[in-house]
Amino acid sequence: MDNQDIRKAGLKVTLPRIKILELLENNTQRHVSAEDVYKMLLDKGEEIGLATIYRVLTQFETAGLVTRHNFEGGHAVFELDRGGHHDHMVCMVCGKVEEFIDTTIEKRQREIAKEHGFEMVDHSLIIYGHCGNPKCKVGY
Amino acid sequence: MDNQDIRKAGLKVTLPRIKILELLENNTQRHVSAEDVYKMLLDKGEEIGLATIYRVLTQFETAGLVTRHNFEGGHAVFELDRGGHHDHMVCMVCGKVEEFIDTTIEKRQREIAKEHGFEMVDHSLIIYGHCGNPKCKVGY
DNA sequence: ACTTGCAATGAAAAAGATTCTCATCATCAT
DNA sequence: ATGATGATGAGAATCTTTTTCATTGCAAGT
Ligand SMILES: [Mn+2]
Ligand SMILES: [Mn+2]
Ligand SMILES: [Zn+2]
Ligand SMILES: [Zn+2]
Repeated sequence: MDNQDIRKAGLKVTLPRIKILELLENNTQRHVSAEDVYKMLLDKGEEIGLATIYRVLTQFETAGLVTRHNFEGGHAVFELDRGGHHDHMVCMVCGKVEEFIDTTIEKRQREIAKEHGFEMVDHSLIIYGHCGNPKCKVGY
Repeated sequence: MDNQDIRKAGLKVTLPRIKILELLENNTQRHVSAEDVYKMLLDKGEEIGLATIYRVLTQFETAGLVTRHNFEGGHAVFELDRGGHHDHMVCMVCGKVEEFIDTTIEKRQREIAKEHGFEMVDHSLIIYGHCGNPKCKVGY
């Protein structure tokens, strides 16, 4: 994942794009909002306008470099497209996100779409619950 | 689904609440946004403030009368809780929504959550694609 | 039916997320 | 190096949803 990926997407290789891509690549939190990216870059001394963050993230999404998720909470989160597709599990208390992939579910989805005359293009499976952290369990 | 359901939720039986519940019950389109509800009621001559629509829908959700979905598009959609849980398939062209339920997927989700130490509270599975309508197929 | 407390409503303002506008600036093919 | 074109930043605008607050209406008790 480097500047060539930006170029291959038909986009000019600019400092904002390089910095945003680097952050998505190196940040410990894989799933970040546009606001998150903005603030994290600010913390690193990179003053990139929020409008640019939104623009670039959308361009990266179109280029297939980044995936956008509509978790609960009223704002989108983005993640760098590494390996391949996967689904998510979100802790309703601490916000922790775990990733998983299940071939049984993936297969059934394709079958179900077909049964309904749909051509599946994409899908979103999110499990909401309480993660393993004791503080996130009910009654804590 | 009647006024008693509103009362049982600990809410006063008011005209806005009755009208919103009636609309959710009788409307052909099961999945509607707050704005949709607002406009549809206006068309019927019921002038209920948009803020009230949002408030009441959220209250109905809390009471378990209504479910909120975060489909793509930047706004939430609501549906009356009839039978039980089900998942959704959304046409990316015409917006048509089909409902389905699959026990294999439901079971695997519970297993996967457990494998990751999560207590599953809820989940959201949405298949995006092109519906059976020829006009919604690629290359039309 | 009459009172009355407290919840509910409408209108407008506010808030939060995202997009758009436009003047200025940077990239890159030539 | 130059110039065409795309990219950026700042702020305005838009869209969705929530909040505020003065007014109204339900419903419990008389
Ligand atoms: Mn992920
Ligand atoms: Mn449904
Ligand atoms: Zn947690
Ligand atoms: Zn369609």
